[in-house]
Amino acid sequence: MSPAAASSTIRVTLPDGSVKEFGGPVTAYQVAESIGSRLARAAVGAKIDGQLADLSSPIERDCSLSIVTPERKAHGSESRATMEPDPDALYLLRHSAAHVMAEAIQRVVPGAQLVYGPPLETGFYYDIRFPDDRPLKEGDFEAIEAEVGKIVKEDRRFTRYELGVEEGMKKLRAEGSKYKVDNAERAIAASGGSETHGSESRATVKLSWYATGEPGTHWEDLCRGPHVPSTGRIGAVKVMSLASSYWHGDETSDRLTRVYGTAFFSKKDLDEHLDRLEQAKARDHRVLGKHLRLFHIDEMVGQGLVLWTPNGSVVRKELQNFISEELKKQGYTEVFTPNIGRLELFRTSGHFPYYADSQYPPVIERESLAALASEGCSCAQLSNKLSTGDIDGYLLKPMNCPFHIKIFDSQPHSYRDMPVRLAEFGTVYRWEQSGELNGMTRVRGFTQDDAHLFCTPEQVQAELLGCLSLVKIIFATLGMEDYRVRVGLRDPDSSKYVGDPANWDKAEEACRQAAKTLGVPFKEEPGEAAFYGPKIDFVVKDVIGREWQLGTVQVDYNLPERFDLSYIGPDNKPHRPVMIHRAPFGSMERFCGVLIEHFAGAFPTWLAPEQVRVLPISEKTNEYAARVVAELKAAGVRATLDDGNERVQAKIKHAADMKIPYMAVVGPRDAENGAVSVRARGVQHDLGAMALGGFVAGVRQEAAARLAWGEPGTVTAAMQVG
RNA sequence: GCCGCUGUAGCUCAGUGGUAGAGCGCACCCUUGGUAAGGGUGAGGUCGUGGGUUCAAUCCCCACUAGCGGCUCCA
Repeated sequence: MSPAAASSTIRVTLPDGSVKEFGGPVTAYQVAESIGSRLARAAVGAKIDGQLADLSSPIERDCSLSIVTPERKAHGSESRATMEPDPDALYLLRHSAAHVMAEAIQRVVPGAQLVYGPPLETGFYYDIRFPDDRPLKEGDFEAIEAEVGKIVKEDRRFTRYELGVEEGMKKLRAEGSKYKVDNAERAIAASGGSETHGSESRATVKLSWYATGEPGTHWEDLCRGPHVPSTGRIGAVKVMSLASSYWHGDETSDRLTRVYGTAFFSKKDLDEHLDRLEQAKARDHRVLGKHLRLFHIDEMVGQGLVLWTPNGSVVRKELQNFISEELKKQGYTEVFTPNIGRLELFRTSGHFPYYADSQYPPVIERESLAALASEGCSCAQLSNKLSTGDIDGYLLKPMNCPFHIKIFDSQPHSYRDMPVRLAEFGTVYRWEQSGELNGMTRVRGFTQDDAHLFCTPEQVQAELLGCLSLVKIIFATLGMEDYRVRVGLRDPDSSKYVGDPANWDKAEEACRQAAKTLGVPFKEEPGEAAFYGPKIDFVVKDVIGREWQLGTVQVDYNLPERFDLSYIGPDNKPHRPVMIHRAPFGSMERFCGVLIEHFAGAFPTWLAPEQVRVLPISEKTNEYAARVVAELKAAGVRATLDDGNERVQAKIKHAADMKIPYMAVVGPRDAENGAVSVRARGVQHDLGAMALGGFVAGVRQEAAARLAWGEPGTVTAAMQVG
């Protein structure tokens, strides 16, 4: 169709495939009205040719259009009319709420300069530069929310207007906010024009503003949009928290205050959201770790250094046993190496001094230290001497690989011995920034379920697959399905990577191929590689949505080079092996932390620190209860006795609080029959009596088979069916 | 490291310019009770650390320290 012909009739295709014709330009709102007045009232925006837009957007040519309303039909339930929040609607809402919050903040703190305020998955934020003598405090939230309430109540229209580049930039410069000038420049650059290279496109590029009300009268902000029609559509806004951020994420640039908020169409939705956050907190591994006595971090021991208490140690040990069994099947051999090593080792590997900032400072020999002190050596000189090798010292190991390399290199290898697979639960230490530490998920000392595979170039692909299958076995056994796979490649613009680009290409291709055969979707991410090679990472989310890298598999052509490793090939000549680094759990600390949240502390029987608690009804059956416990223990079941001076009801409550899989209630009736009355975690009633021998065998088998909680074959499942 | 918030009994948390309180837990006593908290009594705190203001500081101010939420970083 020619543009000329299009000028009269406009055809709008709706989501159901029907077509509406209009005699001339219309707005999205008018289209909605033509469909139905209820729809028009509910509408908060439109999607025009897949692009989210204002309801007031003019439609001047044929297009497809859908009206965005707060709720939409839930996926996969064609027949029933269940509704769920529409993500596009929430996007519009939160983007709009960010504007309203910013206006409110500027009322509360005059002189606050706005920088950038995008919507997020669960809310929005606005980066703001506050006057140095008037930082924003949490105590200001109430006043801000009150102002937000007023603006919402006034129900002012979001009014868009556009200016050409010249005029727009003039306006922004006159207003004197370098942040908004910068935003505009970026917007212009992104849309093809640029201030410095004036071009044809630049003349057509427009900058847009949104006034909350009348331009010139009411508050306004440079913004691409789109927004909901008016502030009255914003149901409930809450200012959530404050954080510091950097302009453009650059730590040498201006420090800004990031104000987080969230918004929903109704107060009820907001309350539900806050409720969900509250529930998430209850399964936070730091909360559960304390409550279930799984681990302890002590100020006197040091930041980020985890003390594994007896309960947590059981979980860890079971996981280690599990993986050790898998390693045996896959032909690994286990090794042990020390926690420190000479600087020379890490100079060769490249970890020192390039990563000196993220390591604990070196340990220096007594004599060297005394000599340097008597010379009056400064810190800077000392640091210099350590890097150059003028003096030697030891480093708490940041990685296990150099040690495994020296084990490999301690004897000659033939291609016939390859691959050599060395595994170790190796503890490493890294100086993470204090603000980064987080429970067990980000720590300064942690144990990797590490292994290094030394193989021939031909073996790389097969070994990579072996590693990936190991990760899959682990995730499947633990029922962890909610993870994503990331192939970390090098960032072409960065200089932090070491080694030959040709080898990098080979390694990246090998990872890509291996990831493809994994059978799960993956994403390639440049810049996420290790400094020595590309990697395949398994990333999971914690209860509050933060992502953590767990399992990792990395290809490395670099370290074999640095350590001049070789094996003798079929041609009787030395060849360079390739290394694969892999840690399917990542680290025991992080993995257990994530696992605690995954299970909300309710571990499957094989992992549970306490598997069975025996609860005598009264003192009269204490003796029988003790025999039950002894029998369970003899069978290798982790069982305890609660012979406290309480009623069973209280004992049940306490056992449930500790999320113990099974309770064995025993009274005179059970004692007489040699039975136990079984109660399973999460089941609100007694499952009935069971012969003691059968119960012991059942729990033992359930644990030995590493069954998931309640799956066929467990005691719970058997008793509920029978 | 940066910004904000927080630090009071083993745990969760109230509270106050005149050296502290609850619930749970713990100890002891009564109770011997068949499936999600029986009753009583009691012990337990240099109010994160160090300075300052004050007649007087757990409370106000400053610094430090640790935790939390983010930012940056993450071999």
